[in-house]
Amino acid sequence: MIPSINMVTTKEILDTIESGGHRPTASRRRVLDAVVARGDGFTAEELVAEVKGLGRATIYRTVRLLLKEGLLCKLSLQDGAPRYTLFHRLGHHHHLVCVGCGVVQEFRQSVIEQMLMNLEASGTGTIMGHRIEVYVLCPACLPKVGS
Amino acid sequence: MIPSINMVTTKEILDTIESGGHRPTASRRRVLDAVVARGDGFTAEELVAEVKGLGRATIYRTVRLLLKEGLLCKLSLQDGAPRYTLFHRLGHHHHLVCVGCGVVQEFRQSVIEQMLMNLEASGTGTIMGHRIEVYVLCPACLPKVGS
DNA sequence: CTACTAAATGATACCTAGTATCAATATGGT
DNA sequence: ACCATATTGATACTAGGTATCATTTAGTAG
Repeated sequence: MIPSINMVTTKEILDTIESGGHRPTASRRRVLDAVVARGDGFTAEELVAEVKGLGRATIYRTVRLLLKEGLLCKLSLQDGAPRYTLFHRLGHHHHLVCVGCGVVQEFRQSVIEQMLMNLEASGTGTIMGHRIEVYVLCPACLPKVGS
Repeated sequence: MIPSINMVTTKEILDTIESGGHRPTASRRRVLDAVVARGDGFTAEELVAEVKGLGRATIYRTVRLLLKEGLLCKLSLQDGAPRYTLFHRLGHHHHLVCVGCGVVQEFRQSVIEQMLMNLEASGTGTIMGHRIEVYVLCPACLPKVGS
């Protein structure tokens, strides 16, 4: 694997977990290996299927822990179970999800932050967060679907 | 009730359903009354609780029908069951959800459509749809939360 | 009005995704 | 090695929703 600014290793994540006061156990290492190998756009249930020999509860707990520590993003899609992606070091971003294969890309658009400031200024309330997901057919899936 | 451009009545919805080849039954009328009375930000389970004497399946089927006919918007929030809102005649819009009371407002921002065109032009794929939800504390809820 | 056909319904069982409980086990610190 | 605590797995449970299928109801032709 070619290292990149976005590369995240199991060890890095484990260190973050440990510095948050949680133990870097063998079970967590195994879940993390699967998460890192899988990268983006996986569901909790897919981890359960991939990481044999660990209880479902442990895997769900690990996912919750990673979310709490800010290491995963949760995408609540229109249908089906939420999908998770590693939170890369891109900082705040939005998601581009392929409706064909489920691959998730990230993007940033400063115009969005600008729009949110305008919205808040218009008196609708104090903005606590936002979620932006764009559904695409990626170049690989487009031909499969036909017209 | 003061009529407005966004007002939607049970009868109007029932007519739309009928013109889609579905029967305007008594059960559907009762669900629609609850939907219209409730307006925005309700869950399917809330309808089940409000509309006594109808089977759960019927209520879920009616919600599915309304979604298919484009009369409801589905909001898949970060946690909990999806919430539904009447699709008012505002046309395409986005949602502003109060994290305190669940009230949903709609907004439009042409800057978003512009951004999406730029995104598509950058070659990431063919855009099939998008979802934008902004979480706010509405002016009524802000004082309740404190700092 | 009656009969017919298809749509709609309710009860039920079932399913998926996820959480709570709690006894057993593993971990880090001393 | 020992202790306190975190973690784990098995299990039962919950929420939210769907599939099945016998029964009922709505529209329609006579």
